[in-house]
Amino acid sequence: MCYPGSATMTEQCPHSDMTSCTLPSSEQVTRLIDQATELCDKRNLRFTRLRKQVLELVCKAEQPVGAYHLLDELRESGRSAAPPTVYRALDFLLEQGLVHRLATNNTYLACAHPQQPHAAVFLVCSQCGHTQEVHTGGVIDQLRRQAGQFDFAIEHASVELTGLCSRCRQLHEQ
Amino acid sequence: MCYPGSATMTEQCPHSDMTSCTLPSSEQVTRLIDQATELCDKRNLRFTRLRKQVLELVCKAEQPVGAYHLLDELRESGRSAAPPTVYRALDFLLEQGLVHRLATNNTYLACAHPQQPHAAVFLVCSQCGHTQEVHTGGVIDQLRRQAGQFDFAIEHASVELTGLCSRCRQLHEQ
DNA sequence: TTCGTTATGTTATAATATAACATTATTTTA
DNA sequence: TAAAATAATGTTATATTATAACATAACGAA
Repeated sequence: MCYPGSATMTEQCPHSDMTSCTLPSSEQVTRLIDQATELCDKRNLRFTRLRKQVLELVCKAEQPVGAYHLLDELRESGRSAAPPTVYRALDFLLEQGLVHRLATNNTYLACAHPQQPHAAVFLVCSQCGHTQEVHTGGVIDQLRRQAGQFDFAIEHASVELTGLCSRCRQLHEQ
Repeated sequence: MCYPGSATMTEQCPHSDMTSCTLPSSEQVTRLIDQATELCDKRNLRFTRLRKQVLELVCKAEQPVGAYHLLDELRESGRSAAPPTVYRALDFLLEQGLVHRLATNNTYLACAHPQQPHAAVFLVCSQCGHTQEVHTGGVIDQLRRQAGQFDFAIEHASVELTGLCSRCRQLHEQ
């Protein structure tokens, strides 16, 4: 079970109502990479060194990261890289559901549950930047149904809630 | 009552479950401007010529428009303008709830209901760009409640659903 | 009418993202 | 295996979106 505030995200996270998954601790990066490897293998896609490296960087980040931050890190690692290097890798990872992109602040974060494709709700703290991917009781399904009533077929749902996280609100109140 | 597909948006739109408001027809631009004037007056804010002109341009647009498109139109109108000219006016209009910004495609559109501040759901057609502001049964309230369970206080909800609109889907099927 | 405040003008630049084409690596097919 | 086809990456240039910083102008209050 994974919970807000906890830094954990376990495989058995039920993914049912009201669960939340924060960014992975560094021990868990390996598992995400393994999952990605398996998933690409299953789909007959090439999980190249570059793509793996970019996913690792995104996973290791404490918070959602910008593309140019990833670019800097790639360069620091000794690799020759330009913007397209990063964006192409990110596009691949996005298509495969391995990372999410936050439109409200142009950042990227690792998907907590690449195995089961899903649309998620993101809680983005405007103060500290901390971001949670939460899976709340059927909000996405409800949106899909309601869009259906307008004869609208959703391809992608971007649901990003900006506000104060628990910790920042407490600090703020004092 | 306003409905998807109809090009109308009336004052008595109940704004209750399952209503949708498309972009205003050009006859209705005047009403939106009047509402904005009244609203700024009530709030003791200056609805300057520039701000009014930018709101008019946004209202008149058939679809959500980019900032640099507005900039071009300002220049065509004979006014001297640079990026900050547009962005400052847009910031004002955003703060006052007179326009919305779509994060998924960096565009701006007139708020259909400036009188009653609200978070809305947007249906954005990936094919033709047509965009509807819809007010669906309590999705936003539900999001707020659920965020509350994570002790998260929403300041802004960005809910943007990308997909195929009714018309494009029909064309697509043939 | 002067002063303080707010809005706008103006120049420069930051931040995010893509186009286009060359090169390299991998996979497929003969 | 060699050649051809495909896919990925390298590289340069540039497009797009947005803001910083400071000068000037307009407005509102005293």
